[in-house]
Amino acid sequence: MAEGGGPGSENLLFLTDDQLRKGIEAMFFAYRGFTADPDRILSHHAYGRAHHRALHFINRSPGTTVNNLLSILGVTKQSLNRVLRSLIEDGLVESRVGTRDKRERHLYLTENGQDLESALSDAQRRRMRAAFRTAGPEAVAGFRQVLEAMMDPEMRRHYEDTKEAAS
Amino acid sequence: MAEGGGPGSENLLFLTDDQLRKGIEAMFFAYRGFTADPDRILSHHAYGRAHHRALHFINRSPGTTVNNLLSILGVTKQSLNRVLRSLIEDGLVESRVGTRDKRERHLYLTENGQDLESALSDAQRRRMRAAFRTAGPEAVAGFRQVLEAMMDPEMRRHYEDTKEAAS
DNA sequence: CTTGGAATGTCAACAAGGCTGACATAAAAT
DNA sequence: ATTTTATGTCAGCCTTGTTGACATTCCAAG
Repeated sequence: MAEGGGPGSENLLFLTDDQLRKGIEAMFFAYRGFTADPDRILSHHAYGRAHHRALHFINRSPGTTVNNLLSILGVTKQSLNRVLRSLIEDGLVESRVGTRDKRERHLYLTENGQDLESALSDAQRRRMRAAFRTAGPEAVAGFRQVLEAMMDPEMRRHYEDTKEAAS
Repeated sequence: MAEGGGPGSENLLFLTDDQLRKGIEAMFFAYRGFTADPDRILSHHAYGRAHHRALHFINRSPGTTVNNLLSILGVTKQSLNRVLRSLIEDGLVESRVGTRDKRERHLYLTENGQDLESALSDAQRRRMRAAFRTAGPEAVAGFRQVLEAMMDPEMRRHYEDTKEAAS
C-alpha cells in the first residue's frame, strides 16, 4: 500500500470512497462466512438462524426474560415468540414463570438445548478462531474496535455488558 | 487487559473461548448497525435488502451478467430474478441482451437506479467512515484482515477482484 | 378495595425473500 | 442434429420479519 497523500494529508487514505466500499463488501462477504457453518447444521434440524440467535443469548445469560431478549435481538415479541415456542415444545428451552413478577418468563437451556448450542457455537468459533489466528492479535484488536464503532449505541450496551443474567 | 498467560504462552489470550464469543457478538451487533441506515431508506420505497445488494453489485460492475451476480450474491436465480424483475419494471436497472453471446443479459443502472444506489451507499458509507475514523488506520487494517480471513475462499475471490466488469 | 393503565406474553394473519422443482426458450458448443 | 448453457417463469413451500387483537398480571390512583 502507498503511504501518505499530499503534504500534510495525515494518512487518510483509509477513508477514501473506494476504501469504504471495500470495507462494506468485506462486511457483506465475511458475514456470509460467519453464518455459513451454523446454517449448515441448522438445516439438518427444522431450525433457522433465528433459533440460533435465541439459543446463543439464552446460553450467555441464563434466566433472561423474554423482554430482555427482545431488546437484544431487535425483533418484535411476536416474531421471537414463535421461535421460542418451537424451542420450548422441542424441549431445548425451559420457560419458568417469574417468582417476583409472574408476568415475566425466565428462559433456560435444557441439556438438549445446551447440546445444540454447543454444536452451533463450536462451528462458529472454529471459523472465528482460524480467522483470528491467521490475522494475529493486533488485527483482532482492530477488528473489534471498528465493529464496536459501527454498532448503534444501544447495541453497544448489550455488547459491553456480559453480566446481566438472571434475577 | 492482562498480558501473557503462563511462561511460553505466546500471548494467545485473543483466542480464548470468551474472546471468540465477544468476536461473534461483535459481528452480530455490528452487522445490525451496518444495515440499519440503508434499511431505513429502503422501507420508504417498496424495496428490501435484496434490492440493495443487487444495486450495489451492478453499480460496482456495470454490464455484469445475471449469472455472475448470482455467484456473488449466493442466492438462487429464482430469488434474484424476482428482485431484478421489479427493479427493471421500475426503471432502475436496464437489461441488455449480450452482443457476443445473446443468451446473456448485461445489467446496468439507469439514472434513477444510480440515484437510489447513491442514497443507500452514502448512508452506509457515512457510518463506515465514522467507524473507521474513530478506530484509526491500524484498526481498519486489522478489521480488513480478520474479515478477509473469515470469508469462504470463493467469496474472497469476488472480494479481491474489483475489475471484472462488462464484456 | 376497586379499577384502570402499563407491562408481559400469546394467537392469528400477512409480506418479504429465501428455497426446490418443473419447464420453456434461445443460443452456443459438440 | 443434438446436447449443453444461460436465462426466465410458474407454482408452492419455509423462515422470519411485520401488525393487530387479546389475555394475564402487576401496580398505583382513587
